Amino acid sequence: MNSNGNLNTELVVPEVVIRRLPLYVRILTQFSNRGNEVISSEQLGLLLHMTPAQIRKDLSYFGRFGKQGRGYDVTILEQKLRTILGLDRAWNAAIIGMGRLGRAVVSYPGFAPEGFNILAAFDTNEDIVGQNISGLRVKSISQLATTVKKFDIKIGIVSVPIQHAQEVIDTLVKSGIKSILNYAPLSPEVPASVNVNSIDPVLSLQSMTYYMK
Amino acid sequence: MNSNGNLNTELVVPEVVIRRLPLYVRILTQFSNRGNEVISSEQLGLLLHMTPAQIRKDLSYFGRFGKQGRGYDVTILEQKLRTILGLDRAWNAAIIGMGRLGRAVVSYPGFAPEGFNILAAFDTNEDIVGQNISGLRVKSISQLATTVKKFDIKIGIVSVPIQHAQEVIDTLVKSGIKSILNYAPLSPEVPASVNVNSIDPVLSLQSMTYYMK
DNA sequence: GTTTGTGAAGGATTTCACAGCA
DNA sequence: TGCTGTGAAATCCTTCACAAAC
Repeated sequence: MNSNGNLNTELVVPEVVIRRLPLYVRILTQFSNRGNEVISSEQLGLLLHMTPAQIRKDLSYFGRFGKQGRGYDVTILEQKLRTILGLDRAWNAAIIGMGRLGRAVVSYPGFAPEGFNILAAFDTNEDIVGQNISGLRVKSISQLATTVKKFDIKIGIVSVPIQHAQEVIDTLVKSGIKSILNYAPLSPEVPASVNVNSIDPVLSLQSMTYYMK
Repeated sequence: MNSNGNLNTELVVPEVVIRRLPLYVRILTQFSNRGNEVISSEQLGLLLHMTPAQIRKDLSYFGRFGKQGRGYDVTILEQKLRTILGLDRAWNAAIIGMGRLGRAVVSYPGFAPEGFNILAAFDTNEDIVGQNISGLRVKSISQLATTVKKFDIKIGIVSVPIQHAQEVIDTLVKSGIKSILNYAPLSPEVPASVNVNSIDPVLSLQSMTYYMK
């Protein structure tokens, strides 16, 4: 993109592009597991249902990873993208809310293989605090800040009922957390420096019904 | 928008707009439950962290619901949007995959109050078929097509492991389902007439890490 | 005075189309 | 020949700004 060096640090990459990179990583991993060494933007596009041009443009924000006439080396591209996304290391997370939803989230086997480790669980309910759930001893939320520091926790997962969600998110923010995965159905109030991503299946259903007639 | 009548049927509403409508509905419901009768686009914007202009523009795709100098009647706007989205009726769903994830989904108490009723559960595993889970007798997937017809099921929820997801989605499509809520981590192959929405917390985490340094 | 509804402007994102390289 | 990388064009989406309505 810029040609004074090989770093693109002055360019802000659009957030839509960042949200697509994990899709590329996923397909590249699958593709290399099937023994393929090279992939073209066209093949990637077919697998992801997007245009080859978009994939090439997205990748061009970060460098020139392909070879003309050939395509991309699957392993190298995967590794580059993992580094760009910060997926070349593990990330520690804490979950707040150990009701039905929280229990389902901690027992979901999809996080750990991707390097996301839920190291601590919290709840306000005194009946739940102290219980052992999926190998985690549930702590009182009053211990959140010290636990975050002690275990180098960078991600907060919110699985409390909506009435408590904003309060819990405020507590996470105060404890220094900058990234929140939110399962409660609200648009939380957070400082601009904090990133919230919400998982909201009801919203998905409610927009799908528009097209169902 | 067009001024020959009051119908905007020839205009295609952008999908981004449709995806925001459920947010408006949610806030309007909360706002009316607190006893408010009128809301302005500015108030809505503050609650949803978006600009008032965007909200007014979004609503203008469907009609003129506000009163200048006053704002929007909360109850009327909520009702109009529910009708537009098809939320003025209930929708029947079936879930396929009754492992840990499927059990969590059927026991999630957030669907039914919004009019999404999971009426049937399926699995391929013979140990699970026949079990009673959250009041649903798990059926064999071979009964999917007849059950879809019998119970007027319009939505398929996919909570099987990734290896079986595409096959299950093919089966749903063959049975006539046009709307799929997918919890498996893949970009499924479906005809253009079928709508798939994926819930993928790992993708969310993997893009958040880009900003965590 | 207040707030909507909306053309027009501005900004962001996607796609095109092709030079350049393997 | 085949495919990338990328300016330019096209498209899509958001914001502005103000006339009109209450």
